[in-house]
Amino acid sequence: MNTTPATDSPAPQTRDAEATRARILDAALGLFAERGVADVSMRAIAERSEVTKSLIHHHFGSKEGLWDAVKEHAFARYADEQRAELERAEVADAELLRNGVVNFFRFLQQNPWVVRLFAWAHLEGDPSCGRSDAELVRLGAERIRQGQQAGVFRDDVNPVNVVTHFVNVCTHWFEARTHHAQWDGIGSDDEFLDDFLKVFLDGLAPRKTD
Amino acid sequence: MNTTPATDSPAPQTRDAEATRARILDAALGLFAERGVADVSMRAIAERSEVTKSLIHHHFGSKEGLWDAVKEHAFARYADEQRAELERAEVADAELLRNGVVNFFRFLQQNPWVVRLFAWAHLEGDPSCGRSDAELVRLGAERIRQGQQAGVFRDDVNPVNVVTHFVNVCTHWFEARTHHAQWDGIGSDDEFLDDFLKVFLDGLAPRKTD
DNA sequence: TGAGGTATTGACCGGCCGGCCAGTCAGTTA
DNA sequence: TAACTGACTGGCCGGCCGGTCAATACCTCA
Repeated sequence: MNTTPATDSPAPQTRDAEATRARILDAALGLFAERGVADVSMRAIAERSEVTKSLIHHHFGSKEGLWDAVKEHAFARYADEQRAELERAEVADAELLRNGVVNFFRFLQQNPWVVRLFAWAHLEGDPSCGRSDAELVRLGAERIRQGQQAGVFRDDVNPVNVVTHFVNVCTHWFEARTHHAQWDGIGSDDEFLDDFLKVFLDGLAPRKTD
Repeated sequence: MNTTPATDSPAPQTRDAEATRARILDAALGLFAERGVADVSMRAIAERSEVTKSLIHHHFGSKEGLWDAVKEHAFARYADEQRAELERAEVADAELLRNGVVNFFRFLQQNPWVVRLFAWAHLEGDPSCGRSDAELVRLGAERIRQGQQAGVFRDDVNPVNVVTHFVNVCTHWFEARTHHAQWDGIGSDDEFLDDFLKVFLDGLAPRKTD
């Protein structure tokens, strides 16, 4: 159903620094995403990754060093995938935008750990994630702008705000999932996405010139 | 500019249990919102509220008891204000919805501590906040449904999803503010709100029947 | 005025925290 | 084979954690 870095990786048979680093990163990603950095001890990470606490310090220097490495690791996958998606598409029209939103939504749906990781980084005020995906937003906004010039999107809105609009909707949907789950009459991921796309895409259509 | 419960409350001159409780709650609200529950010590709260750690235990029992009290306290203000707003309005049309969104946006804008508090609670998986505002969502969705029946909103979308849509946009805007701030070309709160409302309200207009 | 209750204090507890360090062990190079 | 590097271990450190408790200061009301 989704990537679960929290579960055990293959057991260590021989010395392999790279594999060990990866096992530690996976364990830390899972625990940090689940409970937040402040609430996870180095001992817990050591236990889950089947490695001594000292070894984590050996590889990552400190808890903060490990946290930085985890964020960088997780964000790299995210950014690569999103950038590839953005650069693959060639024309800027409603169908492209729809696909872009759906792809973004699916990525979050399939990577709940990443969503939670970023949520914690946001609350911490960590600037590194935002700085990195500024490039993605720039690319997305550029596409919207092209669509506006081509007349397929209304041009009385800031393209960056359009991107922010759908990013916020999708991100918060998954961040606050357990929260929404208690609301009467709320539906599935897909129903929500469908309804959102109806309103979003129609609202973005060019205004009639009457 | 906004309510700042983090700053010092009036100094204690005489014994007043109620005032002391309030001072502790304010200090805890500020610190929890800023750094998250796990990263705030009882000592830090004691220091900020100019009270001994033991006294906090006397009044709230435990750290978790204090956290619960803080959430309940903060949420009560939020829910009261939002419910009053929802019940005041009488008819369900586009103008009412616009006002509802603007009010919600302004409330978050003026209560950044509450926004962060809820964000931490969400990540913790705390169900209490979501359960409480389910009632607000129910009220809001009911208004949308009335508008659909009156023909002022498109009726091919789930009203709950409409509410979730704008709640997500507004909430995440403020939750990830420091994150967005690094994006090129992003504007002010008000510019974002304006652009969002254009797309949202036009997208929600009834479809032409051609 | 004095008795009772409670708000408030400061000393103290066991336990866990992140980090450090001396030392062991495996693989590589000469 | 001998010297060397770096992955890896276990034990220890000072310090902070949440929580407890007996003693005290103050208010209330009989």
